[in-house]
Amino acid sequence: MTAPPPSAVRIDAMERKPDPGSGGSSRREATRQKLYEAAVTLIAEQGFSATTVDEIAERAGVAKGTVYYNFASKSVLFEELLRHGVGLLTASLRQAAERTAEEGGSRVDALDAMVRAGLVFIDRYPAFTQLYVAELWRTNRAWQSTLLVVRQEAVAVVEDVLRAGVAGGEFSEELDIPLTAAALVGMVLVAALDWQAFQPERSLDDVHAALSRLLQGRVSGGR
Amino acid sequence: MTAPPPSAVRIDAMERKPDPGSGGSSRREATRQKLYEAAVTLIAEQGFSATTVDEIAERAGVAKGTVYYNFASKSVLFEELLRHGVGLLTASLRQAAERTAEEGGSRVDALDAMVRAGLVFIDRYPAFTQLYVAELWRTNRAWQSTLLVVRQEAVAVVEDVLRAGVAGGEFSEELDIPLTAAALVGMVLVAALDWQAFQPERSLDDVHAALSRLLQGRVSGGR
DNA sequence: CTTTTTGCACTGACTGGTCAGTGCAAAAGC
DNA sequence: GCTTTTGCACTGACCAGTCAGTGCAAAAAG
Repeated sequence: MTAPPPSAVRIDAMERKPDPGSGGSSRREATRQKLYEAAVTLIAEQGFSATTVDEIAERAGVAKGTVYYNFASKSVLFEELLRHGVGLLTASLRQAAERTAEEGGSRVDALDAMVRAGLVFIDRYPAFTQLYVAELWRTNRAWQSTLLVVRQEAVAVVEDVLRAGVAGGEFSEELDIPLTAAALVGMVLVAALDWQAFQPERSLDDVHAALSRLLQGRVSGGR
Repeated sequence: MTAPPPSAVRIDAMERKPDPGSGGSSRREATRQKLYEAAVTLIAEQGFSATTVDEIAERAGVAKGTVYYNFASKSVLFEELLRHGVGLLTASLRQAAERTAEEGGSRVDALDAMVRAGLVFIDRYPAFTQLYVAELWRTNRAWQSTLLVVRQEAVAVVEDVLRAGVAGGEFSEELDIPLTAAALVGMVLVAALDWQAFQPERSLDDVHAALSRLLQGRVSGGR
């Protein structure tokens, strides 16, 4: 029940080119980064509406005016946070799938690697994951469309692997690609959030092993 | 994108006895019911903090004062809503497991029946499900403890079936019961919410079939 | 039978507080 | 000497919760 270490919620900078020629100030980028970090934990804990801009500014250690100097509004800050975080996840999933393919692994191996990549991501950015899940199925919110786009990017990576598996004869023709992709994502998401929330002492390998077993249908039957 | 029919979000009345002898006014119960129905959709759409008591009252067709006549506060209303909804889900899951057992089905059959029961529940009360998922992993909120208790009740039903399966030799000894239960719940939850949100035209049977296939490890290999 | 009282459910205007966003002059980087 | 940040006072909308009062039916009184 202790608070997670600050590093647990860091969202890495997007590696903007320093761009010394023009005027892409890195000071500004550092401020935005601090604001992302402050916002992500607060919003994960309390929700968007219950989190005040004053709180975000205070936790980031900047003046309130700075928030508005860097972002047009509270919800723009939030939208950029979403886009940024899901970008990291998507890149990580895609990389896991590609690496497996290069090493000559099967499609199931690729799925397994993506499960692990998902767990690593959630382990590193638990607050972001929390916040994402909480907002994903809300309707009537300003950032709905952003969220939809960004969700589709992530799920598409899983769908691509499933599709390739069906095409290569490794998976059943009957496989329902979008639904199965969603179910797999859900499996990892909920298991990982439960891990974080209710048994944080367990290791990532441990959790990964349990999910692998489920993924590979080794639930029923011994061995 | 049209609004769902009102029945889609109905949380059935708890069948209070009319109790004409003592003073259990049924008028009052009807009002509370209307408030539940109004609150569940609004909070699912917008979140707890972004939903105002005025909105809830207006949608329920009562005055704001009536909300406070019936519930001590906005969050008490919400907590009672949570308790009520998860109660319905738990009962439905348990019933599915028991019915399967009576009919001499295997443990996998029981899990499959519970998957279906979960889908039926989400189909009937999509707004409640949405709201539940969105709030479950938030920390620092007043109703955290209520939510934890209520979550454990539901997951425990799944865990019981897994435990029985391990004891009876049907499932591997290595099975990680709490994690697998969470993963299964997540699989159904996320797949179902995606179904509702992104391909609502599909039938429940269809979705159930896709999840069954995944559950029984019939993903890899033909047939 | 008629009048009065009681208690319950509900009403809606009102209050005190909160919070997103603004404006601006002065300081601090780079 | 630009860009960026600070500090801080201010505004106006919005909102949870309150409270004096209404409507009504059933009981009590006359």
